[in-house]
Amino acid sequence: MEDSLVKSRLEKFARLRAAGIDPYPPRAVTTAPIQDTVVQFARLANEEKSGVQTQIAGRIVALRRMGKASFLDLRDGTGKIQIHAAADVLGNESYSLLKGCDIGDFIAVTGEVFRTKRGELTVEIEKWTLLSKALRPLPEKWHGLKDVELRYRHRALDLIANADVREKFVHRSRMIAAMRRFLDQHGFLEVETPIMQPIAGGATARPFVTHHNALDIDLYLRVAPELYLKRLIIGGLERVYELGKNFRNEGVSTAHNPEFTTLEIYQAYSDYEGMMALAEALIAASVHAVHGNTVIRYQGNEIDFTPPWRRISLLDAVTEATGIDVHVSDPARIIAHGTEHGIALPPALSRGKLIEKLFDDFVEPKLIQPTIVMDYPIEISPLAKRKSGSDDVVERFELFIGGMEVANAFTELNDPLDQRARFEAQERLRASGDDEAQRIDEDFLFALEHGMPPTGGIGFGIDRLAMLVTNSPSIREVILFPTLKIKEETK
RNA sequence: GGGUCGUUAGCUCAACUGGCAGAGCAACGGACUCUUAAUCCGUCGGUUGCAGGUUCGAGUCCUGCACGACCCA
Repeated sequence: MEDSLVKSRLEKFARLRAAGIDPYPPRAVTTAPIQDTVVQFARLANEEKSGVQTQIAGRIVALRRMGKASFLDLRDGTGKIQIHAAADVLGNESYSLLKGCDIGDFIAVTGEVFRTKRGELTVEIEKWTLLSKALRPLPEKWHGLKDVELRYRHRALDLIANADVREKFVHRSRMIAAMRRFLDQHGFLEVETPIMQPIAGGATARPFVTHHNALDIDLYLRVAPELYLKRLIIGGLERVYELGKNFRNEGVSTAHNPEFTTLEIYQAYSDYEGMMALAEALIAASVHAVHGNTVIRYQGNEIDFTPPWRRISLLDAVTEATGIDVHVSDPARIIAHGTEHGIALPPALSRGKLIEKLFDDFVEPKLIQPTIVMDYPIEISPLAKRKSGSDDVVERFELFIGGMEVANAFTELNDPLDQRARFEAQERLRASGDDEAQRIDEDFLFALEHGMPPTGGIGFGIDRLAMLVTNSPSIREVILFPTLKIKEETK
């Protein structure tokens, strides 16, 4: 707080205070949204005076002083309007006090609405009050705040300076509101389940650990709410959803943030086919709520969300894209086929992981249009029900859009004996060094042993959907405060 | 974890093969009652991310570190 820019503002601050003005008054006078005035007088002719007084408040975003008169641009959450302050209207004393105001300050004004010669709707102020003084300058008006690091570290400034950033977060919010609306209309109950869990289950991922002092136990930040939501299905809450944060202790990328938002939905008496239909309807409605259309542009591609979406089997998709026949059961043969096709594969992986890797490398990036990839290997899907008549395939699908995974869904495994066996298989993987493998959750099994109806479940990556809806190339553009390393010196 | 690129005034950016660190905006002082990226005159503002090294001389070259972006694993 020592540089000269702050110093000059502190001097003005002192001058205003000396004149009896409180730079941070407890409340604002009643004002109307700026956009109301803009709309109301849209038809006012040039140089015409409305004869109507308006009372508005906002932040000073531009200041053009011309001696005994000044123009200011005032902005609130709804819009922007020009203010004219003239010494002969305002009085010399009030006008000269206005010189204590800077770009960034909040003021309330009262005055008559008119339109200038050049056609700008303007308020000729007769009275103004300071609402809040800014002690630091705003980012530069024309170029704004471009430095991405500053934008992420100081999101408040980013939102002030960059209208498109603000719009992205408005769109994200509208998308989420539409999802809630849709689910509420379809009889789903919004619930909240533990974020701190004794066992981090429900997904294959490394968790964050924390410690509860009074109980003296370690707790994990959830990697998924899944196992708790299924307990609710068991308990008779037959349609539930939870929208909230998950935490995975892994690297950051343009598609990954350590804390991220998911929407998980469970519906009793449904299955993965039901979840496909739900996903189509829900996502199409959400995209439509934001853009008034189910066709949008994303990073140079046109994406059409209109249902129904393309459906392909995982094994067919991989085989088709790589030429490697992955329908065979022996992982060694998949690796051998890979070698024949010039694709090197790590030898230690299970068949499921090999297929997943081939899919990630050769198929996923190409899935721009909404695509449902279905029927996954059992060993990488420990919570999904076996496809009837199959030993090694489960009723699971993932949804890909814009080359990204945006949803994962199953017919939920409700056979407690099979579920126990799957957990045990995961524990064996863990014992052999896979620290992402899942744990046996006895409490969940206990609940499951009391009977769970056939159920369909799905989890959406909300941040990635927000990327699509806001045409953002990085997940950090749609998370208000993305995870960054700490920098000691905050400028 | 690896690679590439970046970090210069509050903000946006310059500074050629190493040779006096600059501009616009913002700020400050002055002129100015229809401006709107206001205009005009003047002024202030720098640990060039940090720490070393090479050199007569480093924003520029070298090494390490920090933070960020992108790509890869």
